[in-house]
Amino acid sequence: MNYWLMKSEPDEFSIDDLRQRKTEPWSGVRNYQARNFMRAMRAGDGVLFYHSSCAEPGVAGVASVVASAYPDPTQFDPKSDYFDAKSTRAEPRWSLVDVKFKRKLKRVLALTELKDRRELDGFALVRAGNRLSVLPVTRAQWDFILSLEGTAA
DNA sequence: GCCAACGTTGGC
DNA sequence: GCCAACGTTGGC
Repeated sequence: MNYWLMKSEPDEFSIDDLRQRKTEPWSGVRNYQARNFMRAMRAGDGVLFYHSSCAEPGVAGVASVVASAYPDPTQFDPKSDYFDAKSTRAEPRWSLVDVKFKRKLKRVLALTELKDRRELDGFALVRAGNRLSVLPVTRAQWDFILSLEGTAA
């Protein structure tokens, strides 16, 4: 079992939206590195749900991967913002996984708080200039981050 | 709204 | 295959 972090702008799709929808296809990722991480995901993998580009960026919930990656249908839809004219059904360029709601954290674990923790030195999320929307998390990082939930901010 | 950090594109 | 220009991400 592996662990990941996935970013979403809460104005677009928040942890509360995921709770309502229960599962959601993670469409629209158009970055090769992020795509490759999704292709490496397997059913049951853990996901930290991260709120980005908002008042309080940080980890807001826990989700899990439903099944292995499959082609992102929005790449074939000319009406979609994510349409990719260079992608073919025979050789789809973009993949996605379905993500399932597990729980909302009791409080948002803020990026500023995560940056202060030496335990997370080297974690891609807290490195300067990180723009990846999907990134791997080690078991140790996963355990440490979730252990912060029960502490004061 | 600014800007740093990158990824992508396209001319050569 | 290089690299400048351009676009996007995302924190602040």
